[in-house]
Amino acid sequence: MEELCGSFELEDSMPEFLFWDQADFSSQLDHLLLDCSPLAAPLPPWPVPAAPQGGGAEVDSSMPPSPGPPPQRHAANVRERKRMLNINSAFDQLRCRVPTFPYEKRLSKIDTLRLAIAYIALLGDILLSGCDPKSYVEQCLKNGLQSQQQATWNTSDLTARLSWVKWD
DNA sequence: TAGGCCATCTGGTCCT
DNA sequence: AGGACCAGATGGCCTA
Repeated sequence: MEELCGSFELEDSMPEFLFWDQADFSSQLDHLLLDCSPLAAPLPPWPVPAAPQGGGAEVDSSMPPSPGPPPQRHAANVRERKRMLNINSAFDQLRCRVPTFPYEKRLSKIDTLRLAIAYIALLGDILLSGCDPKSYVEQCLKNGLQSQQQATWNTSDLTARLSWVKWD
């Protein structure tokens, strides 16, 4: 049986995402975002000049199809994409820190947040108890709720995953 | 096919 | 003024 992604090695629990090189990540994003337009370009929300009809000026077929958004708006869009990529990167880091089933598909953002909240509550409980994490969790799963803190982390989402943990 | 999830664009608001 | 942050709208993809 494989170990869960987030194990209970408390002494090795310093989250490396605290140290990940944000400057390097940012420069990679710059390269990516400045070169790439959106993967799927939606219809432009800005007004596209209507083709002249009737006896107006001739249509120049060599003209580019759309001027795109104004430069200010385009820059803001790029910043927003970069910001969201940054957030998603943090979500990926968090996904690797919460326990998941071995066969589990990628957690959604909301599931990641909820699971992380429950997991943090559990780790806090373990620290407060001073017990061995393995025996503590096994006891809790066996005996059910015993404290208010356990009520915080003892959600079906987390306890189901904890029951899959291989401790050895 | 409906619903969930996600990326993207956008305009508004707040902060520096 | 410009950037960061946020929420709403929209459309695409995937799954039950």
